[in-house]
Order: sequence, then C-alpha cells, then structure tokens
Amino acid sequence: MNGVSFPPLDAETKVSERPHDHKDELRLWLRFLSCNVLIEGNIRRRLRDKFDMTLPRFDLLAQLDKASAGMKLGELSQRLMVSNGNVTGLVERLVAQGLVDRQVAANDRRSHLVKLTAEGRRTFRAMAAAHEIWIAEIFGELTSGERANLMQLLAKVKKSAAKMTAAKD
Amino acid sequence: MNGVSFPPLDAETKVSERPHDHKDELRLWLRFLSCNVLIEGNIRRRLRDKFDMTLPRFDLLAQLDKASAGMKLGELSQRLMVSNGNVTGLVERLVAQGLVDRQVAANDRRSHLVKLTAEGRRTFRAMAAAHEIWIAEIFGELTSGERANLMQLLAKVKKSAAKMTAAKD
DNA sequence: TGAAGATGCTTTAAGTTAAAAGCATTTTCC
DNA sequence: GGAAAATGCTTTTAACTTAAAGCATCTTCA
Repeated sequence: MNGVSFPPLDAETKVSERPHDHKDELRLWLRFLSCNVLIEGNIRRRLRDKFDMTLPRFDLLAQLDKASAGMKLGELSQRLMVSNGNVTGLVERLVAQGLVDRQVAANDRRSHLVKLTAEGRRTFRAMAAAHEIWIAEIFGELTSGERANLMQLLAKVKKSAAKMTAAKD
Repeated sequence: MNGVSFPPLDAETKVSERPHDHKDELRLWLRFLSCNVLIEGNIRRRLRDKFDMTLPRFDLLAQLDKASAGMKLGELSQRLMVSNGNVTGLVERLVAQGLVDRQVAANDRRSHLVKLTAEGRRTFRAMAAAHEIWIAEIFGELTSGERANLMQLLAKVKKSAAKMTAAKD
C-alpha cells in the first residue's frame, strides 16, 4: 500500500466514472468468447461429419421446423439475426439439397414463402435429436442449479447488450 | 398428475440416462448464442465505424501487442483458435495496411516472424482503449459479484467444452 | 389515378473461415 | 550422407457474412 486512497467502487458506479480497471470485464468477455469458439466449433464439426450439414443451414431448418405454415425470408433473417442477403443464399442451397421448398406468396409477389419439404423435416428431426444430446453433454456438466444461475446471468447480459445495440452510438 | 412416477434426476445423472428432457440445456445454449451475436455484432460495427477495422484483424493485433518479440504464424493461429490459412490472409491485409511487419525467421526459413509496426502499435492501443470501454459498458451492468459468478460458471462450461472437443467423437 | 415512398428480396464487392492439397524446409534415423 | 517423416506456411475451393446498391412490387396520399 502506498497511502493513496481510491474512491470506493460498487455496482452503481458508472463505467465512465472509472475509466481504468476494466480488465475484469475484458477477461469475462474473453472467457465468454472462448466458450463460444469451443462449443460452436465442436457442433460444426459434428454436424459436418455426421450429417454433412453446416450450422447456419441447421439453424435455418430449426426455424422452419417451428413454423409449419412456412416463413417469409424476412422473418427468417430477423429470427436468425442475420442479413437478408445471407438468407437468400442459405435458402438457395437448401432448395438445391431438396430440404426446403420456396414459392411466391399468394398475396404479395415480392415475398416468398419457405417451407420444409417432407425430406427436410425428416432430415432435420434426426439432426436435431443428435444436436440436443451434444448440447446436453456440454451443459449437463453443470448442476441444474448452476444452469438456472447461468441462464439468469445471461438474461442480464443479453438485456444489456440489446440496449447497447439499440443505442447505435 | 397421472400417477406415473419418474426416477429422481439430480446433478449426477448422466446425460445418456435421461435421453429426453434436454430442453433446459438447449435453451441455455440458445441464450448464450444470442448474447454472443448481439455483443460481437455490436463490437464489429463500432470497430468498423470508428476505426475502419475488422474484429479478426483486431484480435490478431491484440495477440501481437502482448508479444513484443513478435510471433510466428503458427503461434498466432493457435492463440486465435483459427486455421493456418486464415492467419496467412489476415496478416497479408495487415501488412498491406502497414500495421504489421513480416520477415523470415533467422533460424528456420519456413517460418515467418510477425511484429507490430510502430504505427500498428499506436493504432492498436487507441482501438484497444475504446474496445475496453465498450465491453465494460456491457458487462459493467452486472455487479462485480455477478461477474465473478459468471466467470466461474463459464470456467466450468469451458472445461466441459474442451473435454468434448478433445474427445473427437 | 399516378407519382413518391416503402417494402421484400437479390446482387455485388469485400472479408472471414475451414479443410484439404501442396510446397519448401528441417529433422530423424538408418 | 541421404531417404523418409515432420513441420511451417500457402494455395485452393467452397461456404458464410455483411453493407450497400439495385430491382420489382406494393402502399400511400395528393
């Protein structure tokens, strides 16, 4: 100790009021990132090896599986949180694979309705069952109490991140 | 209640022993993913708008900033957890931008040593200071207790994910 | 009605990414 | 020393991704 005293820091102290000492938050973000890289990399590899499928296409199929009436491309891009152009390409490849079907909407000829084909549904269900187990293998190492705890902390993080994104600064 | 009784589930129950009911873990993963998309998207946008920089290049510069003696391409790809070919391209663009310098290693002509240029270091430091504040804005909404809690839970997740990845099944 | 704007999607340009094959150099081992 | 294997990196190919510009269609409103 050098005798210099610092103002007390607590949860209410705003970021801007303590411009230094953000190493804590940074470490947390880095750990978050490495979890994400590890898990996503794992899931991508297994989807490719076992089903010859990519994660973005799997995610798109998952959305369609929940919407039996089909979805418009714009809805898909919102749900998946990716750009419009991105969805165009993904759907193209899934149509080529015979897993989804795309047709012009009845009432608006700009709009296209995308649906799972019978084969698409069958294929997706098989992949989803495996995927669920892979995820459970990872997060199942936490107790259900820890999972609830993590779920709640991530809710806070998500809320905070969403606010930040909306601010657009 | 229908009178059917299920075996009790606790933290020790293995995933394979309860093949259904992984919805809990799946929801947790989906929430994790949306946090990641939101935060990363935010950081990418700001790096681009304020510094005309991409996140992968920023990450690479961050590694170099910690290694004053420079790093080999292979080290970089390990630390960044990306492929070799990926690093080749990123370094190429950073050299073109004048932010890093690449030269053949003295003792091994297969190997190349990559270093920050003076401008690279200056540029990175400015970006890193802003980046640190952006991250703090997001994670600073948690109390320091919550951050410690989250840090510890993610340590468990990371360990579990690393084990999974090593298994290669 | 009919121009102006909004909306839904596609195209384009640039970047990131992995896997696999390839090339040069170094190391190992006989 | 020299063949064989390992190592470090690059190239190739294919996929994903965004932002921005573009095209077709629909809606609004004077």
